Amino acid sequence: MTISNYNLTDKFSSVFEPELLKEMEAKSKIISVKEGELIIDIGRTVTMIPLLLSGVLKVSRVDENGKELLLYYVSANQSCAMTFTCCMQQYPSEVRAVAESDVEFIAIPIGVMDEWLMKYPTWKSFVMRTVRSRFNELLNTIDQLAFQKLDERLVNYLVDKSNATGSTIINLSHEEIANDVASSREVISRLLKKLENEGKVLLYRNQIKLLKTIFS
Amino acid sequence: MTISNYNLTDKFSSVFEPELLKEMEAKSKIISVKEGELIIDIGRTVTMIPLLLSGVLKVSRVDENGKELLLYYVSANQSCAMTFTCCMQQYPSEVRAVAESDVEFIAIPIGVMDEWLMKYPTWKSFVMRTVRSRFNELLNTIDQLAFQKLDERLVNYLVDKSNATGSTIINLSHEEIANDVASSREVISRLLKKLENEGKVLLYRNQIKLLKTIFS
DNA sequence: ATTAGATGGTAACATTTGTCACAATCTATG
DNA sequence: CATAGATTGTGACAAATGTTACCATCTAAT
Repeated sequence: MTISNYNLTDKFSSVFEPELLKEMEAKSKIISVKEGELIIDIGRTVTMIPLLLSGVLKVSRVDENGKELLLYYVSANQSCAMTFTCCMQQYPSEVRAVAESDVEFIAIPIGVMDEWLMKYPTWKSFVMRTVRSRFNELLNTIDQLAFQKLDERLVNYLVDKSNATGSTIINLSHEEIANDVASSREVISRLLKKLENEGKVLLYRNQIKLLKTIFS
Repeated sequence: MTISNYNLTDKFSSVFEPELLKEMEAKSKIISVKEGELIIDIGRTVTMIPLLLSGVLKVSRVDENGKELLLYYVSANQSCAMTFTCCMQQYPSEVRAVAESDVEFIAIPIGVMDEWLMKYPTWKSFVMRTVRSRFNELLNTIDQLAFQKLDERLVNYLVDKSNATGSTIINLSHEEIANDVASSREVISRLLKKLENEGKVLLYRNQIKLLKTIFS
């Protein structure tokens, strides 16, 4: 019927079986949100499982003082494993998800989760695959925090960002970066300047250009 | 038909449906390991899902230099969520699991995982519940690393340990603690001494006694 | 009993990260 | 164009953590 429904079957025909796609179309809603919009926050009850059609969600953890740490991005064709497990028993969300860009997603009602797991092998596989990859991303975050210094974490952050956006130009202020890696602006400025002196980046206002030598 | 089989049905009769218990008994093996034994290491293929009958497993992450970080404990009636997702597609383990005490567990062959998820609602619930709780433990670890200083992490570690063992006496050397929290012995000694001066612990050789004031 | 190895204490110093202060520059808006 | 606010640079200092070095003491093995 609409472009959105076309997209759904189109995008996921190789992932989900036809019956599941049909049921998904019948029971889900397509939702569009603008860049910067809050999709779910810590403590709020999870009301649906988002399955991304386009755009990127940023998932982060926030402590009681409001200090934040980026956990991972959810991009097209992906979902957020946290919602899977939350929705089984109606638990509140442990993470914050914000639209990193304009986002279109399928909102799957949490009630069907349980049934689909038993009914559709492709759904079960998708869930387990998603859980696995999010586990690995959390473990990677833990590695970074436990074993790496901030300068290495910063490089890693920039490279990840570059891979996520497909560009070597990062449009972020030092303040925003500091927020994502749970540090402070001055420290990030200092480390970025060091990277510039090492010939790994070029610094502009609200923009960082990654040079070849930073990848390796 | 030994005590072990009795335990299985006994311990899990309120968790799993009778048919599942029967199939579990038929297809699983009961395995005993001694304290200190390595159950699975990073990079090794996961060959079974452990379901603990008694004792405690310690699950940790290790970096390329051998530096280690405790992630969480798996105790009686629990399992390790990582194995669930690994076994679906025969992925290697991302974590190390060592017997913290003498351990008895049911080794469930990974092949049944997929089928059981669809066949037994209680298994599905157990899996999702386990995944959820491990997610939360990883998030908690991330919080600690990102937002807390080492002295707070140490207190948290000691209190967790006390809760896990049910005793306010912790039998560990400073070296072992340093290893669990990915720090160094001298730093831990220094911080423990500070805790002792604050009246929160008493220090002995290979032993730390937690005082009331540390809980709060 | 002697001794080697494990454990713990601690001073001194290095490095990493965070904080404060303030200036310079850029950008958007009236 | 004038100005307020956002962004970046940077020195100085503080705090947290890691490292080195060395010693004292305890424990287990011979």
